[in-house]
Amino acid sequence: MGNNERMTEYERRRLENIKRNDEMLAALKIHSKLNDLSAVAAKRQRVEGKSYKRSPVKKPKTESPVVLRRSLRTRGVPPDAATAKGLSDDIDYEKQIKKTPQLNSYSVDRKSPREQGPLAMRDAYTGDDGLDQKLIETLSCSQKSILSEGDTVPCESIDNLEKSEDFETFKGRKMLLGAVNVDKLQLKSENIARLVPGRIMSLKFFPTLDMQMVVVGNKFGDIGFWNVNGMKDDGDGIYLFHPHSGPISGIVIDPYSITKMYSSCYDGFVRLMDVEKEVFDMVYCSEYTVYSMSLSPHNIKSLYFSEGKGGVNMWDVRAGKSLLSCDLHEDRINTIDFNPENENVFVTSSTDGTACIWDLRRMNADKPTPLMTVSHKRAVHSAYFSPTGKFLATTSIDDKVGLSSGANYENTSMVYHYNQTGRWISTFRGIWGWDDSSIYIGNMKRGVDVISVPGNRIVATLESDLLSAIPCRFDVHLYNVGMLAGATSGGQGNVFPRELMCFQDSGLNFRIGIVDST
DNA sequence: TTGGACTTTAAATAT
DNA sequence: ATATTTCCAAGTCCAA
Repeated sequence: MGNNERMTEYERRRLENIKRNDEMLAALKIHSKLNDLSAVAAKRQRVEGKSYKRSPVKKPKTESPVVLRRSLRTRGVPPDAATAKGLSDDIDYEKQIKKTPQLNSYSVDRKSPREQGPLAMRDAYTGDDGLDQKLIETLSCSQKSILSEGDTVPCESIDNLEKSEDFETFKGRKMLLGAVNVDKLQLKSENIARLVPGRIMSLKFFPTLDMQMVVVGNKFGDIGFWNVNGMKDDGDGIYLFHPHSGPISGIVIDPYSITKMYSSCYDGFVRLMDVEKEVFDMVYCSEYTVYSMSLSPHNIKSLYFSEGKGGVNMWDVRAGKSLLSCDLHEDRINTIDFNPENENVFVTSSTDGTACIWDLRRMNADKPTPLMTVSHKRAVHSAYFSPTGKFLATTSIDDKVGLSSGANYENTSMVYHYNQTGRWISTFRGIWGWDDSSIYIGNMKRGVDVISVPGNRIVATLESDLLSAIPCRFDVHLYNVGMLAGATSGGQGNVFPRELMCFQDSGLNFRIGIVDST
């Protein structure tokens, strides 16, 4: 029954795709006849205009590598088969890269990110000489404008806001609440750039008032920064580093100190980019695949990341030890997210087909029971609390986006959304906008669907001819309401870069909400 | 129950 | 233009 339904849906999509491709081809022919600057030419030119560069020269190492012994796994469980396979694949893949002639940029002789211990930012930097210092400078300067808890900031210091009111920072998730008019979200050519080669796995905005900086992590362990509206003296404002050896599963920025950024990797490493020390410090390392990571906004000393088949490790960053490690799911955990309202509550989404809400006070190493479980028919790829914490949005490959509400999130409704991304496209994840009203999620037609929460359906789709591929990872700028970053994905990923784009609200058509920290 | 073989998918590259 | 390659998901089917 369900199979037949899926087949029918699949056939329908297939026919639609064929039709769309035909139409597109036809349209392109007409355009090129009408205009010398055809849509495609303009697009290609634009995309190639702003992109990362790798420095062709080898840089001398800052220090000789120190090989340390791998610490033994704290948990007495052997790595699961999937993880072991992943790791061996990883090694094979690195070998493959090194013997492929056109991939020389990857075989640059530098300290391997898989070695333990800190990695100097200078050594991990792979762009034009000197510009890494510019990034360090930019982040250090911007740090001064970071809000502290309870700060009140005059609105004129923020772009795109109505100038009459002040706003306060929200205790849990420091964020400006606002409704955007999605019709005004536009993708501009100057807001497209190629940041990293390969598939983008993670994407985050820096939570700053004075700039729009995005950071992405890709499949190869590269991390790319983009100062979207940067100054002229930092080139394109794009900086490329190589601090990891595999897919970067999570990026987390300390909301109170943007000079500290955590990154997690499938290779089992968690690093902390410390701009003050100018290193990618090693926080954690194991033989297990780290599939996701989250920082509690209520307690930034604790870092949470998932390990292997359903495990979660709660790591005390300052003490450098595990607070608690337990198995929460039957399969890999794809996301971890904290409730902005209740500091003890967090949610995990898993390939085992469930999203579970947990209470930190009721955790134990043996058999913790979730406060609530949202069940899907297939793997759940994300579960995120809304900005106020009143809703939960889950995205599953069963072609549903779940919306849960109620005191215990016991009321769940499912919105249909086609999520069959296949193998080459990263999974879709519905993320929250700037208030509890809407969810943004990529679609297979190179668009961004906007799901209305009260409407319980897709109410708009953001589209642009400038968008050259399917967008699948997003983040919203916390203080620049109406600025949505998206990363495209998919395809082969050895030498060609992937692009990142920002939809931006061109107008002032939104309101400011002030949230009480109760 | 588990594990291997096979399939699906989009987009850049190679031909 | 067309064919090939990617390969860190996740399903199905089938044999052990």
